[in-house]
Amino acid sequence: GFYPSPKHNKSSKRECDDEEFEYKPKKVKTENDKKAKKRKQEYEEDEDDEVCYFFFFLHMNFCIPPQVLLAWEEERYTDGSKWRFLEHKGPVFAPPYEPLPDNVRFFYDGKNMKLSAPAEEVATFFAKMLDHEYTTKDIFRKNFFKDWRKEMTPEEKSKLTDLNKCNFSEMNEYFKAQSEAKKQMSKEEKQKIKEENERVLQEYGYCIMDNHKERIGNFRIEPPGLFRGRGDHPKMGMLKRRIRPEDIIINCSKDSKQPKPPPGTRWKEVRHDNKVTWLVSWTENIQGSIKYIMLNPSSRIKGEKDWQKYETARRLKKCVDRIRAQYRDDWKSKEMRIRQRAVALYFIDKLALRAGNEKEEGETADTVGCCSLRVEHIKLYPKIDEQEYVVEFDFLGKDSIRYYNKIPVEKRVFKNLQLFLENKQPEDDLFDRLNTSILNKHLQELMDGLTAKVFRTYNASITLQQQLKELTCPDDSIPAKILSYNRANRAVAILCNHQRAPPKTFEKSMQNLQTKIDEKQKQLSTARKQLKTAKADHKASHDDKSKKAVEVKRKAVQRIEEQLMKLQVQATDREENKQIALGTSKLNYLDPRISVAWCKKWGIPVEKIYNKTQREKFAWAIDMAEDDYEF
DNA sequence: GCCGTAACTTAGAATTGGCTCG
DNA sequence: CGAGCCAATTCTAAGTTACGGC
Repeated sequence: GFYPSPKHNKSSKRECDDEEFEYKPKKVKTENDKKAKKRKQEYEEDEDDEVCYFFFFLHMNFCIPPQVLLAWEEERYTDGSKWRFLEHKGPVFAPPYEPLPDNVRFFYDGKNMKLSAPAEEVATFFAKMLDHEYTTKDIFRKNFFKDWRKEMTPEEKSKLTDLNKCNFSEMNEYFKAQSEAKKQMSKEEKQKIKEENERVLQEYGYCIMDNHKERIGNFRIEPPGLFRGRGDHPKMGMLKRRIRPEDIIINCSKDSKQPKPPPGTRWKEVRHDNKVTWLVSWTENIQGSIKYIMLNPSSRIKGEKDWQKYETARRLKKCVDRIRAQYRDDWKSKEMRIRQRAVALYFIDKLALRAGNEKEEGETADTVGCCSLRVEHIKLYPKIDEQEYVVEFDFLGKDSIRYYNKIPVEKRVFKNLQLFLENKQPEDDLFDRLNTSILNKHLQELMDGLTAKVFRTYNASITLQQQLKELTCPDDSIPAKILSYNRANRAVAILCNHQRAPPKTFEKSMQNLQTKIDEKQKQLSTARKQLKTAKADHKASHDDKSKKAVEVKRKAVQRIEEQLMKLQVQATDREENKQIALGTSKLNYLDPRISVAWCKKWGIPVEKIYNKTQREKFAWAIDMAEDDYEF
């Protein structure tokens, strides 16, 4: 079965002296167990029941007193339904627009001009972004101006014809002053806001799905603003319109208390579709795509799916050798489409490339994945820098992040690539007889549930496991072991090309750290001198007092050494991380059980690896994995 | 097969909030 | 006790995949 056998009462052996004690009882064990047992009996008696009951006992990593188990029974459905009861309060709408005070002026061509409320609102979106690079880009300005004009009155429209003559600087300063004022608010005022936020969270941030109260991921509707696409996005700067109740589709169960639209409004639709997991949806106006409100990653429904993802990747592990042998063989196929498929799969496997769907030209930034690579994205070098059969990749991937890599490939792959490039223009598809649908259909035949993205998950997780084995030194201190963990994580982030812009304050923060290190080094040499003196004193006097003094000094040296080491490790880690984002792989690609097992094996508190949110998301893994877990 | 749509995962940037240090 | 810094959290864009209709 997919679910692990229940583990009972493991919490009793847990220690309760964690720094961070958090206790979230949901159900008392006895009650829960009885109910679960009854359900199970019912299920066994009635095999034809559409619902399959499983029992998944999960306790969090936090301390749980032995008499109360954080255990919940879980239900899985075999008919494709995702829940049978769903109740929630609907979304929280963006606050209405507040017109600017009269003293905040807008100038056109040097002349003060009072804007109508709708035009003013859109103007403020631009004014707020004045310091952002976006507002200097032609496309952004063009799209903004076009959409802004749509909100203007006829008079405004006829007057305002050139964005370059618009002066938003007073508006911009006003908003800066506002955010400054917000920072300067008194403690009491800040506390009040915090309490209000908490109240909204309590009211709208949770739903009931089947028998559980679950945290909702994004219960606030996206406020209106200017669209910020990534990379060279043809739609950047367009107006993202305000979402009203009339745009909203509510999804909940028939027998639930339905959410009420704000007074005087109505929902677009209320439906009861238990084949999907979303609670609220609306259509956005930039791409015409649907947006959803769904549950938080800590929820049962997301956790199970996540777990399933890693189980699929583990099944790939079992047959990856066969699949690799197969695609190598296919490099020799007499059919071009099969060769293309095999070479693409090789890239996906070896380089962890994304599948690469076709995209509508002119609607989005020009980015590609494996199947959508074009001739212009690769260069072939029969021989370069002592290496043979080198392929150079240079393209923009998801989020317009550049993928650049130069790798030697097998001769057969190289020859195939030469073949694929024949008689093609730079803008032609490299794999002209392949797309993601064809590839995924093929993969499905090789293994149940196999798709292109499973390779990324598999290769990421197996790399972490293997790197942890290689890099962890048993005798290292905890900070050193954590550095090793981060390095293993980093290897994965590099494989998956998870990059980030170097933080704006990077240089400065490195300098600060270096200053700290220098100070610590001075401290250390002072402490060492003092130890030496103390030793000399002791040698001279041989009394108890001087002996104690030596011990004290020795301890001080030791402590400072440790602190210094910690700082140095931190500096190394930060430097190596300059342009690499670890979060994405940690959150989406690395089987959390590998990390949990590693923590258990080396006695590292799991809090050192996962923060609170991550521990909530990976609660299932923290509960499940023992120190000998193998991906 | 092809195409459009829906649902869901994955992504980096922006913002927030809490802690440390002077 | 306030400023500055960094980690955590939030935000929402941008992918992948499944599927239904032709």
